[in-house]
Amino acid sequence: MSDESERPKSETGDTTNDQAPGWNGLGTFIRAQRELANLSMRQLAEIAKISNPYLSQVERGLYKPSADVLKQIAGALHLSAETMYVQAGLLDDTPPAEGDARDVEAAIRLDPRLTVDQKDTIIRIYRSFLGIAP
Amino acid sequence: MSDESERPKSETGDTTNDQAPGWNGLGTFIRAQRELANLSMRQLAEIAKISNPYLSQVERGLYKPSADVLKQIAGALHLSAETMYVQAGLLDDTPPAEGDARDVEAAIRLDPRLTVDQKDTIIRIYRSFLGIAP
DNA sequence: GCTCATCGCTTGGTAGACTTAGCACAGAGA
DNA sequence: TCTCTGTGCTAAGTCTACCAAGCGATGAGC
Repeated sequence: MSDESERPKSETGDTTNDQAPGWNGLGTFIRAQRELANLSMRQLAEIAKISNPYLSQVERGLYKPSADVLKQIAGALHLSAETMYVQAGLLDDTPPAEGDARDVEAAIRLDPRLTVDQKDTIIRIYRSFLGIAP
Repeated sequence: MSDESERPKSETGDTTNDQAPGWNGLGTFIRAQRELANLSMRQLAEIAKISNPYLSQVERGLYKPSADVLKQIAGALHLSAETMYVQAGLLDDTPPAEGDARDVEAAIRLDPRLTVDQKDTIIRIYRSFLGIAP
């Protein structure tokens, strides 16, 4: 596990330093989603039909996965391919114009498994993080 | 050498050189769009910042371009990246598919105004409400 | 103590995405 | 005629996305 070092090590040569903005967060995003789903690397790799060492490299930002691999990882994490592509910088933004932050609140409101109070609580926390007055 | 370079590929669906499912039409699509825009291979390759021989291979279905290249070609042809991804089989042509509860987490993750820690916090609360162990 | 299982990661290697150089053919002047 | 210039394609090479095998660390059970 180790700490949350931004720079792990591996200053070997150089290879691809920084290719695209927003793709450095892709590995972090995948790892976060994987841990939120309580999946080990091997489990996720098995479901996504990729090798676990490669998943390790991807999560640490050493390699840029192809769209096909991104699609499989997205499916294994129950995310849409669009979500993954946006994270990878392959798609710009989501089509819905009225989207923005409304999407978070709308998604919360639409979740049938939450009670109204729970929805209010989450949205209140969300707005407080954004600095929006309730 | 035998002059085998017939302009229009036999659109008769001849599957002799069928390589991957769903994307023997990608090269044909790109070539059609290029000729529709009155661009030569070198011109399009120049705009899309790829080499012209590679564009030739792509148009004839010999190689599968990466999503990054697809995005650049789409931009050079004044098409949306989604259109190209759909043609390449990387996306389904049904972008909006909301309604799943997991979209809450995706929406939170995609909000650019939240820090990673804030996203983790909200998602943990959300998941705790759903009765899912951290 | 000693296994055994599982975790993430490193190593070495292969295939294909992609490039730079060059070929063959066709049309437009001189 | 013979050069140009432009078209698309071939050949040979480089780079990297991706895989199989194996390593060190950690925790549970004997």
